[in-house]
Amino acid sequence: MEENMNELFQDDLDEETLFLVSQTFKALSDPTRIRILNLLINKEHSVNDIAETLDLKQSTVSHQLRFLKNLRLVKYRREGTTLFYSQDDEHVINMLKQTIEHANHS
Amino acid sequence: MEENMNELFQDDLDEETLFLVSQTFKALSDPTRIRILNLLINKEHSVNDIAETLDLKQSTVSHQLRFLKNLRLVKYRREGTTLFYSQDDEHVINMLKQTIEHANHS
DNA sequence: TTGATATATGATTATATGTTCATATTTGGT
DNA sequence: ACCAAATATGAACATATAATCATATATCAA
Repeated sequence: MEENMNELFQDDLDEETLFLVSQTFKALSDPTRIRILNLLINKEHSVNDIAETLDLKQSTVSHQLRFLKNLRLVKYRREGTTLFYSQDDEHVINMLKQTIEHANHS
Repeated sequence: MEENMNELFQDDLDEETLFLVSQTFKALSDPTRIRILNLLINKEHSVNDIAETLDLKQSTVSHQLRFLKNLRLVKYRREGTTLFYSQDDEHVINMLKQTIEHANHS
């Protein structure tokens, strides 16, 4: 009841919601991050693996993974010196899948 | 069959898809555009109306509406000198709604 | 503990983005 | 034709962002 007052009685969003929503979509607004997340839809990949598959610098991939990690959109598992990254937000991944589908049909 | 080869046989997205997807999410990655689209979820609004309701400059609203119009996320209807803008992409609006919900529950 | 491999980090640079101001354009009324 | 109201536009500016280079850190094996 109380949690819906916002949507029911005012036309604007509070700052916190606005920040969360914009950050989420910002994560999906960059081609490099989209390619990385798209790769992680199916299975986990190491940093170097991602870099090689997508023809990106290791540093670029690492920076973007940090970004995605901060938003908890990816997680990793360590095996020796290798880190295997995987998707960690079903909601976001589903939106990405949907939108890729949507784009391919237009 | 042919349209699915992409997803089935390669891990990367073609440039056109990548561009479309990133543009779509970019539209939703800015707080001002989110607020405008959120306002347009329920009903149409004039430019001045949007500016007043959200406490934004008329110019800012106009620029952002042009951005959203180019992506066909909004449309307008003229009445005299007044333009009434409304939402024009169910898919995108649904993602926005979903994500706002998601953010409010966290 | 030294070397090799994998990844992370910080600084820098170039580009993209959002807002603002001033002004132009469009429309309808007089 | 002129005015007022609503909206659009272009230039300028400040800030944000992404990629890159050089280097640091971490882990493991010998």
